[in-house]
Amino acid sequence: MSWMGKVTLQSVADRVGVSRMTVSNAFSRPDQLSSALRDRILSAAEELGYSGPDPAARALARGRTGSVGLLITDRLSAVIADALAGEFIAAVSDELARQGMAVTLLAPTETDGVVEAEVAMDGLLVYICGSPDDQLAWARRRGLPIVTIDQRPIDGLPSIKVDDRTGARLGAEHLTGLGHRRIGILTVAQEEIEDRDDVHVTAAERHLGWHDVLDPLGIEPLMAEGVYLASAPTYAAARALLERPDRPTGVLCLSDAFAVEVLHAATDLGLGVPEDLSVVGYDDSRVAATSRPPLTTIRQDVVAKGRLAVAALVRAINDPESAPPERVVLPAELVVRESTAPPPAE
Amino acid sequence: MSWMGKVTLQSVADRVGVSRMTVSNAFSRPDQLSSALRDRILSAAEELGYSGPDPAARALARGRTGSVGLLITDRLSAVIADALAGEFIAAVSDELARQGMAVTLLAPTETDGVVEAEVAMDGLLVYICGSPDDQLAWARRRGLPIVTIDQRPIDGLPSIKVDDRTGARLGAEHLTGLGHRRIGILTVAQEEIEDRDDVHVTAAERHLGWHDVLDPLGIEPLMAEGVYLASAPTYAAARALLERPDRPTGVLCLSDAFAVEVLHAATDLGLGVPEDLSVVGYDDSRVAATSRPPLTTIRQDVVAKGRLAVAALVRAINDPESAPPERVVLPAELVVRESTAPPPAE
DNA sequence: CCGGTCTACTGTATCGGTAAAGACGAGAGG
DNA sequence: CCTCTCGTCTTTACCGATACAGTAGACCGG
Repeated sequence: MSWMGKVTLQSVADRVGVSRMTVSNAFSRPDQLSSALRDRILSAAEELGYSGPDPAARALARGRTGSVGLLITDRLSAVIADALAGEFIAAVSDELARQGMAVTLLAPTETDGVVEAEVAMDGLLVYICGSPDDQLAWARRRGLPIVTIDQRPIDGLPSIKVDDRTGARLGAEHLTGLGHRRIGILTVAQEEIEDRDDVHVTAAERHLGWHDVLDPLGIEPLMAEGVYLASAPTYAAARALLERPDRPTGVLCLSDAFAVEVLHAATDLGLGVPEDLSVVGYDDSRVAATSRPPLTTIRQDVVAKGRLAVAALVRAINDPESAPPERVVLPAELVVRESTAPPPAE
Repeated sequence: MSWMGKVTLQSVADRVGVSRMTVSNAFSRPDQLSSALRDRILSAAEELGYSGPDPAARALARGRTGSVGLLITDRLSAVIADALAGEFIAAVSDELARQGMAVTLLAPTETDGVVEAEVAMDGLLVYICGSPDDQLAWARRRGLPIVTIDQRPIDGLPSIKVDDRTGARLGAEHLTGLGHRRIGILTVAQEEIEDRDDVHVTAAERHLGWHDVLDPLGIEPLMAEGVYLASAPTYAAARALLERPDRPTGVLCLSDAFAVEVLHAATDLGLGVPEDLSVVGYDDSRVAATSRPPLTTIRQDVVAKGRLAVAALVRAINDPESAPPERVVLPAELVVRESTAPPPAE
């Protein structure tokens, strides 16, 4: 490998005695030249240590970088720790890889809340984002195609989300269907829901779903407030809930992680699940299947969510003038495991 | 916002009546022009809807893209599901953000095992990678700075890793120090370790660490084989281990996830932890603190790992001819929680 | 009044490719 | 034999910036 200066398309062209464009074609459009010449070019390239067209230059010339941004304005470490978010990111990455693209993580620094990407990209996936309007200003000005996921839909932009309201309804119906009437709900603080319209759109919708079922039955749920991604305070809330004199016989939780805290609290209080207490999680994340007992929960198809988001974005990238932006709402599904049963006889 | 054609540096320059270069400076090197002119330029830009220099063009001109690749050749979803990997990715992203850069995830498609990034980047972090030599060929030819993390060090490349051998030793010493003599080990299949020199460098080193302690004491550990990221078979292995007539009084596990399966198996067999059985995890991942009982485990500083990896890479990017590549080995630390105690009296 | 040093801009030459249309010889069809 | 079409390259014209080396006027001491 000769290591004298940068090896460019031109140097290969000179070596073989053809035009630069022909070398470009040899790499990018094999059908544009005879295979004999192509082979000569390729082996000359090999010999010179040329490693294919420079992606940066290609990006400028083609107007395509081959990567899309994934915007997450919450603390990334916290978000990734959430099993579901991790799976989503993975799904997005997989699907993009299939299209020869890659995903670039866009997270704010601690100091500065707004992400202003200095990085080239073809489009933007908005996944978990506090105040989209501020955050997205730069992207819109730049004319970047945008797709939002699990966000309150934004006018003119495609949006992919899950039917959380119906999902919550399924959980509540399951519990009431088993005969439960004293029902607890472990969720996040109400004010947090109102403050931010990002992740907690989700929380808000689940709320609505639970009430859709409980209200008509005249059931007033016993509320408890956990903290997103914080184990200790959530455990405390769960325990307090179970120590009430009017202890619920069933608990609906905002997430599987919350549900696990309820399981722990129950164990610590000597309550059997599901004999004494039924617990319903949400998300069907990894812990749901491996907890003791395995959790009844609500599942969503994260992989499909990722796939659809990428598909929508790619469409928007390839054909900016295309059809009106989609609004996809994915279904949620009840997964019954062993954490729920009819309430104990009084 | 006038939406007629692309707004480029030139158009702003024409509008204000200065050279293109001056506009460029207005954005990238404010000290190169009078602030009066700069303000005029900025407001003209605003007016025209110019959103700052095009990152792709800038990347070509500057020779810097502002993003680095993170290579992970395992199934990304599986890797991210591993809490520790997720935290590492987050740490890397955070640290890069602090430097105005971003991370691009590089994962192989299912079909084709080799990642050949068509995406521009300034350097490469190699995190979890089966056969680095094949995988890295393109990157090396392209002259990309590379840093490996938790990999067998590669000649000439900086490497960041954790002292897994010592970590494992700490766990083993803890157990033997408490008086345990019948010790089980729950790890992955030995052949898997030998097959691949990526993640399982880790497993291999932990192995060595355990034996460093057990061998001199003449303790022959009872081996059980779990499966990475698979709950059911790991549970089965754990259970089989605990059902042996010569049931161990303490178990050393390859990971916290493995340890949790041991806890479950113990519970299901009516064994109390730590009275009847001590369990040591590894990694101090989220589950370690929230499991019942909380796990004694080995902690590593993932955030530091990410930070150091980024620092090393950035150094290599900025100064390719710099000092000899570093070999950083981070310490591991024993975290004692409630899953370990002296063995029960015989 | 002149050289010297600043400050504030401008000019020119890339950066390393790609798209689209042009040129040119060869075989096909009339 | 002449034109037409094809398959193969080549030409020309960008893509949208930045680096670096000027250059012109301002200020300054002698």
